[in-house]
Amino acid sequence: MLNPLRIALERRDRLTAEEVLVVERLVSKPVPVAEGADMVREGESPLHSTVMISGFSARYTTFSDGKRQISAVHVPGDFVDLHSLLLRPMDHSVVALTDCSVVEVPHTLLREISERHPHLTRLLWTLTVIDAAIFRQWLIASGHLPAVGQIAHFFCELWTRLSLVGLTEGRSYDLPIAQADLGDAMGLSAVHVNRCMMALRRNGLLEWRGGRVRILDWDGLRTSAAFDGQYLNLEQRPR
Amino acid sequence: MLNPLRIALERRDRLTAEEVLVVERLVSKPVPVAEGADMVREGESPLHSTVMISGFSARYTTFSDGKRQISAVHVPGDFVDLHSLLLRPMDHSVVALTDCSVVEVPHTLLREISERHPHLTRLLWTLTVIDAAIFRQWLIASGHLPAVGQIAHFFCELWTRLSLVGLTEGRSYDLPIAQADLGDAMGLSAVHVNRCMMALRRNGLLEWRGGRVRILDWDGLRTSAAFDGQYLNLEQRPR
DNA sequence: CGGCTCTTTGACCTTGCTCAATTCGCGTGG
DNA sequence: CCACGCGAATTGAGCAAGGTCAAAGAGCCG
Repeated sequence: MLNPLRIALERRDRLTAEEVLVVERLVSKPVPVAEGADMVREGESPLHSTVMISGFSARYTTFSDGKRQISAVHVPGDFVDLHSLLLRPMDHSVVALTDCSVVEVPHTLLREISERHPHLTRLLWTLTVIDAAIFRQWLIASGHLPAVGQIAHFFCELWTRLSLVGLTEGRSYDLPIAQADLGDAMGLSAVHVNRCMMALRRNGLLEWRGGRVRILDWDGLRTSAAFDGQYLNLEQRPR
Repeated sequence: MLNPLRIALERRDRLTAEEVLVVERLVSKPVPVAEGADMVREGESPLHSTVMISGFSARYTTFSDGKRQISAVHVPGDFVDLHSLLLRPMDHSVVALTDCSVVEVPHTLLREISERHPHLTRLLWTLTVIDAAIFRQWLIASGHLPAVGQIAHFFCELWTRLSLVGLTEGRSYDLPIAQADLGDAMGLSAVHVNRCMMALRRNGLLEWRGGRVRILDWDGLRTSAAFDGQYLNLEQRPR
């Protein structure tokens, strides 16, 4: 399988042959991370940034009352903590929502790129600002959409991000996580997530059983979520 | 008054004499923007990025139902759309919440910096990832805190960000915007914001009248918001 | 004084939460 | 092949935070 980081970058801009070499060198042998294990922990100052190769992970914060808030979900090709190159210490943890494999890219290498490869640096920078755009959309959704809409938005976004790295088949994709995880991400209770999922199913928009998502009515789903994938910047252009 | 962008950068890392020169050249003569005017508009692809010199502005999206969701509030020293160097078109607008003055920095200049000044580039990059960290905190607050806590968090964050550029006096600062604006930012109705403000006042945590915020009990406010300013990365260190 | 915008208040309604009990899916050991 | 165990999905009932609508004060400027 093609290096998903390279796919993510090339989807945003053309890479020179030299840049391809550099990117391929970044992504060395994958390391497995078991479901439920933290790959980065709040308060640490990692010396590398982590790229997802397979599986799903999530950034989260835990509170004194034991609740967990997920602020981002990561799919293959995502840097889960590229910002740790610049910000220290981590203000949140990252957990493997499923069994994952990841590659750890030393900060020394990334810093070297930032010294020697301005264009590639801008592309890495672009990945972080796309991350920010996703946060913004979640924020907007959480402020203005009812729960069903928020959830619909999540499924639309995830389909789009997964299709980028070839992990969709038609309008379906695997998402082997629990409804409660989704609740932690949307700031909703597990019970309410369940009720929303039933509503989506009842309205023929979406099914999610056995860890598999099937979008039955893309336009309906998109509309109910006011989803427009433009913020993901999937166009290849000079950056 | 000292160039607030320079303050923001030097607060994160030491600048060389040459970098100071470059930064000072970036910030040329300020342009006024009247309250209520858009300084950047959704759908556009600006050829410059905008730095706040004075006043408050906000990134927002408007919906078909006429509601407005604010996803960020900007203070002097903030780049309101540094990411527009890399992402196009804008997926949101930016409005002046008060009369503002801003400086427009041509993308050509920024791109030149990214080619020639790796360290300065990393610092600009840092500003955008701090932006993202702020989004993350808002997301976390909105998912897990009740309305009063969210609002308290906002006032704590704003105090911290304003003190960075010298716009606080003790625990007070000017914030001449309407409660409804705050509601748009927190995803709350204006009525509910009002009730929360009264609760904060009643509990002796905070006053906000005549456009002036007075934090009466910083520790109490901080606690009710679970606020920890670390995510703003106000330490000067090599980046 | 008049007009405007912003804040405050009251009454009532809706969304989503909590707690607690079932039920389902599925892998495991007998 | 079947009973058992366990996590996850469902369901029900009652509650609470926050929304809506509408009206009444306050503050400020001309």
